[in-house]
Amino acid sequence: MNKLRAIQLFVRLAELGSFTRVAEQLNTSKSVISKEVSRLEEDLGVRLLHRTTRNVQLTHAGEGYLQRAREILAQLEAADSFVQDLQQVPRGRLKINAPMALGITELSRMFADFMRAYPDIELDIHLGDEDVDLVEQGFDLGFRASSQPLDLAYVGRPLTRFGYHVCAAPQYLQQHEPIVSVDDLRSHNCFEYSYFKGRNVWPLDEGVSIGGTLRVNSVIFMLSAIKSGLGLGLVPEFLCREALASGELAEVLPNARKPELTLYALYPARHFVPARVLQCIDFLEAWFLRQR
Amino acid sequence: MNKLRAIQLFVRLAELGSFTRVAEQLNTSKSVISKEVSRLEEDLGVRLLHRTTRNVQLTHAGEGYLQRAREILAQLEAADSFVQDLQQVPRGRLKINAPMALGITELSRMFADFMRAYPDIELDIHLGDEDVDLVEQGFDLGFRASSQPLDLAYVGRPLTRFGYHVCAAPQYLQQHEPIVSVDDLRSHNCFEYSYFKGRNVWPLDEGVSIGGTLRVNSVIFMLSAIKSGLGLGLVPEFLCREALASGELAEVLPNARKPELTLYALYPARHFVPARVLQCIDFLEAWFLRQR
DNA sequence: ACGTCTGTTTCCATTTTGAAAACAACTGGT
DNA sequence: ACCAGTTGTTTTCAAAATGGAAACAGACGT
Repeated sequence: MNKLRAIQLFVRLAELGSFTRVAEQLNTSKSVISKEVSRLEEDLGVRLLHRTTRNVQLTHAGEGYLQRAREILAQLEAADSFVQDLQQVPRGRLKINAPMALGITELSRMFADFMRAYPDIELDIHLGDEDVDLVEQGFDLGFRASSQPLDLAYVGRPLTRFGYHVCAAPQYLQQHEPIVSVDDLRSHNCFEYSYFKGRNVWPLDEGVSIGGTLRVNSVIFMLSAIKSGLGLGLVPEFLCREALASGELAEVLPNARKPELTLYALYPARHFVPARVLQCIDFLEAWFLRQR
Repeated sequence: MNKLRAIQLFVRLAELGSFTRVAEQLNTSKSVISKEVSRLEEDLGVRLLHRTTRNVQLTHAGEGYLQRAREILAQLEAADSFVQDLQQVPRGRLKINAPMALGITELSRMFADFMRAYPDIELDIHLGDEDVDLVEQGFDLGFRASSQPLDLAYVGRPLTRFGYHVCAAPQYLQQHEPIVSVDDLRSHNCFEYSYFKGRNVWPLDEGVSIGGTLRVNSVIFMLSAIKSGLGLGLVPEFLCREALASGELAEVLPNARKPELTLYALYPARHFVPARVLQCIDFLEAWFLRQR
């Protein structure tokens, strides 16, 4: 017995109230309907319909089964559509949260590629470094850099790892005392990032308390200040990579031990994750892998 | 393809991660598993699993389908159990609301039979004539006598019909003026039932305003007062049948037009009605039919 | 490079299926 | 009261699908 088809036939039979009409509607013989429904009843060990020669009516068991069968069939159809839609070009809106600095640099290039690959997806990107609750604010996706695994209510996919560099403008280094050990930083103008969890302690080797004339909640702003030769900063690799390569900035204490962070893509651990979110994450993983 | 079995195999496969192990567990050959899952994928038009020679892993589509498939299978199982449990001896508790007078007479005999037939069902019977909200108070079943169809949020099954009689004790009739027309009632001591919707107008022929020295919210109480020869009452048939037959009471105005009420069994129109409620209603219908 | 373990495919006997026809049961009209 | 017309069930048998064994192909570990 094909139970699923038997159930479908039973539902149709309950709707049309006639074996003959079901057979006609499905272009098959009534013997098929009769046999299959009988087999279903046999399988259940329960009579679902009272048959007379004139009409077919549901038993109480049949009524209960009908309701449930309808729901099951609807869900099956939904499940089928789900996987089939996944094959389609995804469409719809993706609301995304990302740290400012990252969003301006790496992610802007990444999302440019993404938009080219999925022209039917609308992006709604919110850059900011404050802690936000993804679910509460209705975000489909968020980016977080962290050393430890992660929060709990979210699924996190590691995308890439990056380090930090202590950077300064060559001009600043010329005009100030040389920096050869971590402790030398104490007497320099070290900029502080407001949201940095260590506050005024930079995690170099065993850690060093720093101080300076700038405290700002934007690493981008800090970077311009550094480029202007005003002081030193602990800057994420992806932000200073270019400036270091071009000589616009110089690295200080390249051999000091510095933290490494992992960039995660986070999405709410909902019951059913929308197809376009899964597609997007696949794209993210592939993209960062390609960047290596 | 037997889609249902294919889905079951797919779920098992996702759990065990190996075609071979699924085949072993089900005492079948791996070719069956392979073929059936392939057919499912073909039917969906989607690849559910990545196969390598070393292991089997879900695609994203597969992950989504797996979640949904699990739910569907669980629901199917629940549906099957539902109809099968319906065949079993019902058990559990039934909370029932009924009018006081009816509960004391007809229903007490009915439920005695019911309890004998279904010894595993616990009855929690609340008799009272106040309007109660079945759902709010957690009743599985209620009884209402009414002339019109019914409320809306409930499913109602008509059980039986019954009429009313104007009754008095022979002693009362001897000691008072004879009653030959409906209007004669105006000068008699007519008892009033508090919950009666017509209040002090008895629905005899075109209706007649009555008055008397007793107004009570229990027809049983009223009946004893009538039996004591204190006055007249409009009494439901099922309450006075015995007393009329034995001569303890006499009927007045037997030919006046009186209302006929239908007794309904009501149950909340919930999504899924518990099996024992349906069983009970079946019993009710059969019982009242037998009483005819 | 080989052996071994994976999943897939092929082959064919077996089982299951399905349409048509015969059948049985009941209804409704006359 | 009967008969004709429908209804669902059963039978029949050819066609289709299924399932197990074995051959096959690919990937990993040694």
